[in-house]
Amino acid sequence: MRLTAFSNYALRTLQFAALRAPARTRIDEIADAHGINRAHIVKIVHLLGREGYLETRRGRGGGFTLARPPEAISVGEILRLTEGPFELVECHHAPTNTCPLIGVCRLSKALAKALDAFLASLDAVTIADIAANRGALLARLSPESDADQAPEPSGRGAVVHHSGL
Amino acid sequence: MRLTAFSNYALRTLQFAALRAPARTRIDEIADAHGINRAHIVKIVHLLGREGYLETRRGRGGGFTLARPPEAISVGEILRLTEGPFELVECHHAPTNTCPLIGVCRLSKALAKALDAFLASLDAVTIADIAANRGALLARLSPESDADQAPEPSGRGAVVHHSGL
DNA sequence: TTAAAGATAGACGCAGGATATATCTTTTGC
DNA sequence: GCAAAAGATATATCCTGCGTCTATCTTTAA
Repeated sequence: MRLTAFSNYALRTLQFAALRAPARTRIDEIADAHGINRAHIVKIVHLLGREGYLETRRGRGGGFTLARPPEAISVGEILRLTEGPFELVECHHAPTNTCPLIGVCRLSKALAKALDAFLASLDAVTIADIAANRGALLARLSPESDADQAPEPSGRGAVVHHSGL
Repeated sequence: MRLTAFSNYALRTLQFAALRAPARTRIDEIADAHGINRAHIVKIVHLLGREGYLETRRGRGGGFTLARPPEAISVGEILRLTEGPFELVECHHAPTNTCPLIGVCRLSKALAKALDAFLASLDAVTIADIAANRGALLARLSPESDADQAPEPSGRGAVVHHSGL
C-alpha cells in the first residue's frame, strides 16, 4: 500500500508554498529542490490551481501562492483529489466487480471502514499544521537563508543550487 | 491507494476456510470459485501455511484448514504479512529516502499516524467476524448446497462449476 | 522585444504485480 | 505397489499504472 509520488509532491508543494507565504513560489524552485523533473510539479501546480488551492500567475515575476489560508486546507482533501478513487480492493468498484459476495461481505465493509479511519485522521491535519515548524523546515530547505526567499534567480534548465526538499 | 490482489485473496482464502471448517478446503476449490489461476492461491496457501495460519496436508484427501481459531486471526495481521512493508511515501523507507526534511517533517508523521489508524481498525476485525454471517456467504458461494461441503469432486485443470467467490 | 514564468501535449521506460505453465513430491485408496 | 489426487516449487511472460522526459505554446513584466 503506497501513495503515488504525485500525491506526495502535491502535499509538499502546498507545504512549500505555505512556508514561502506571502511571497510567491516558482515551479522550478520546487523541482530543483527535489531534484526531479519540472513536468511533475507543473502537472501538480496546474491541478491545484484549477481546483482552487493555488493562485497561479504566469509571466515574469509569476509563480503561485496558496489560494486559501493554510488552516483551511486539509491533507485529507488533497489526497482525495490527487489519489484518485480510493478502491482498496476490486470489489469496491462496482462496474468491474467479480466477487459474488458483494453486498454481504463483511471483509469489504471492514476495509471501507479502515479507509475511513485513515482519511479521517488526515482530515484533521491541515497545511498549516505541516508547515507550523517553519524554522526547522526552512533550515533544511535553504540552509544559508532562513526566513526570506532566495534572492538569486535561477535559469530554466540549469540546476543551480539544488538545496533539496 | 490499493491493496494487492494477493492480499485480497489471502483474506478470502482464510474466510473460505473458516466457512468450511472443520472440513478441509482445496486450492482448486478457491481458484475455481474466483475464476483465477491455481498459482495465485498456491502461493497464498504456501505462505499462510509457513506462517502458521493454515494447516496444509498433501496427497489424496488433502487440503488445508485454519491452524488457529478464527477469532485468533486478525485481518490486520494478515495484511501486515501479505502487503509487505507499509511505506506510504518514499521517506518512510530510510535507506532510499531523499527528502531533507526527514526527522522534522510533520507530514511524514501525520501519514504514519493515519496508517496506524487504518491498521488498528483492521486489527479489531477477525476472520471469525468476516465469516460470521455464514448462511448468507455460503448461499452466494454454492447456491445449491447451503451448509455442507460440495460433494462432487473436481478435476485439476477443468473448471467445473465456477460458482464464483 | 526579450526573458521569465506557467500551460499544454505527447512519447517513452520500467518495476511490480498479475497470469500462466510445467514439474516434483507426498499421501491415500485400491 | 501403482495410480490418482493433492500441495510444493520454479520459472517465464504479460501488462498496467506510474514515473520520466522533451518540446513547444502562451502570458506577463522589465
